[in-house]
Amino acid sequence: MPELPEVETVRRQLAAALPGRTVVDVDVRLARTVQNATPEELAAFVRGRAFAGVGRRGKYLLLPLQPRREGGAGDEPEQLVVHLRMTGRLTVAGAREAADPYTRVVFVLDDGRELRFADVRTFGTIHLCGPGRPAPRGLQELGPEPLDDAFTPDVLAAALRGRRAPVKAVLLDQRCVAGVGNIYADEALFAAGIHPGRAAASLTAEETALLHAALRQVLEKAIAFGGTTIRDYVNGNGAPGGFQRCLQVYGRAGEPCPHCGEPIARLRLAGRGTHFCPRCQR
DNA sequence: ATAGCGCCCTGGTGGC
DNA sequence: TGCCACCAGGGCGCTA
Repeated sequence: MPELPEVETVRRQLAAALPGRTVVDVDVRLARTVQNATPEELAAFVRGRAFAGVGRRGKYLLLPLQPRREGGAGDEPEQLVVHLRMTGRLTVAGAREAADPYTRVVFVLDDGRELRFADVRTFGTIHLCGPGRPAPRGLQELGPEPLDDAFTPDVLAAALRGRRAPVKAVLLDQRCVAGVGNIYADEALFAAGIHPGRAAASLTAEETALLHAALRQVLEKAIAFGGTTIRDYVNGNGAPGGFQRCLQVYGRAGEPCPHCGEPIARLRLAGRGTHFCPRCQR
């Protein structure tokens, strides 16, 4: 499931391939993937324009387009906002290279390559953003980037304050911290020694600091490994990640805890499979 | 305002 | 071997 490290890995690769490339044509094979525009509107929006860069906010990929003419100050940047959800893949490949059978949208580029959006389960989305076309609500309400300097232990403490929901549920709330999903919530809570079911507001300042540090370390290490591939995730070049080898608890129910040997337990929290060590995490 | 749940969707898996 | 119920889950919309 693409979370922050996976999306960041994709971003870095697309950033090496897309900027300056002009979109020659668009092929929308599944119309509802493009959430707020018709295929014709999308084509009119991007055809003949070049990508200006590749950004990321949380799990959202931001693909700004070069303005058609000098835009007035204050204009919202025109960009495509892509969310991979669970099984989405955004890759750049030569036009003659074999395509994923679940390809939903293809952007034909001016250098003989294509930007391809594929998605087995069709949850992934593309939004067209600009003047009169606001960003999706989830992006507008997104919390701080966990790897930014501005994300301090105090910022995390403020997000947890007053929340009686399980701390894992709050970590999954994108308004609390951007980009944390099921895998890295479990891994960070394990690294911090905190039980995922603890009420968020019950964490001490010390525990909050541990969780803050654990979140950053887990996310940074996962980026260094190119993300986690359980089944579907591939990076911008179509290759899997490597962090699945580093997972301590996620997907390891019944296996011994790497710290104490106690079998990893599994429960359902916030509607998600949750993995933790009953002895190490209190 | 917050917490919790069902829904979307399809392929893979495990049980019989 | 075949069938089928079940599971995976991010974000959203709904309810209490």
